Amino acid sequence: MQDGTLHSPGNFEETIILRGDVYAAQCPTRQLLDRVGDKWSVLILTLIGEKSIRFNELKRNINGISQKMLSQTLRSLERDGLVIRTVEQTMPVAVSYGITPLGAELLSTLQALINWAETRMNAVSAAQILYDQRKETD
Amino acid sequence: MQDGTLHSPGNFEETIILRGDVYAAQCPTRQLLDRVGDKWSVLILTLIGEKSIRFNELKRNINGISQKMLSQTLRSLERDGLVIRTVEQTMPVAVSYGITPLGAELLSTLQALINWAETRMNAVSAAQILYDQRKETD
DNA sequence: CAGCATCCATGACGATACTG
DNA sequence: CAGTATCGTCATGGATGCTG
Repeated sequence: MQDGTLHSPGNFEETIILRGDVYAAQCPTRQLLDRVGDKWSVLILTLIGEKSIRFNELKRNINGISQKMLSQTLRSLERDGLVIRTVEQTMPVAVSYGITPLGAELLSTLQALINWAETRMNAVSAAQILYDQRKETD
Repeated sequence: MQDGTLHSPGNFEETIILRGDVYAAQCPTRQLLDRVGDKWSVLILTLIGEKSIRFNELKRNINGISQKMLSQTLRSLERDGLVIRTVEQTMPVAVSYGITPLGAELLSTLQALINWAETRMNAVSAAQILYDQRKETD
């Protein structure tokens, strides 16, 4: 019944104190899904995982990202210990981002999920079309 | 350089037509992350993966979910071909949700990610604390 | 070059009320 | 029991302008 997975059905007698959101916020799986589920984290992590890369190089490589979101997401990834920010004191300054061992670990885990998406999401799309057709004809 | 991963740096000459969001919307990895990144999908999928389960049984087991979100998420998972909805014509009707082969496949892939979260998110938390301390003292 | 600050629109989600 | 419908809120993220 392994407990602790998301906010899975724990049995707690004093449930009055625990509000749903508080419970969810503490859950490690919830925290991870919030991070990898956001719009840019996985893509950025993937690129940085290939090789260390500069800020504007990332920006050029990622189609459609704003510098606000690039900056913000990099800050979060850095804070989480998944990427490392290095400043070379040239003129002007050159900042590059690299992956940490922890980040590389996560990235390899994510690769399984990405592979699944790339090979099986067409099956999902097919299911969606079938579902929608069924709903049309009633 | 495997292309097609999220909206990774493709080289397209006619980039004027392609808007960022359109590109992103078509990406299978983006679609999957949108689904598993939402608030309830993974938890619901995990419970259904253990055994077929009734609507209100799910609701009771998931702390803090509204019936709107339970219903809505189940509909999405069903549409994606990840869970199957079965109606027994008793009085009143009994509806149960089970996992499909496709859903089971995804779930096993997700388990690796969940395991990583449960074992390594404390390292992430530690990194966050370190980062915040650094920022305080400047 | 590598950002931060601000404003604003959209969409996700929760609360509530109603139904076969 | 198993939902649908509607409304309000809040957070995510895009656009824009400014800085060392």
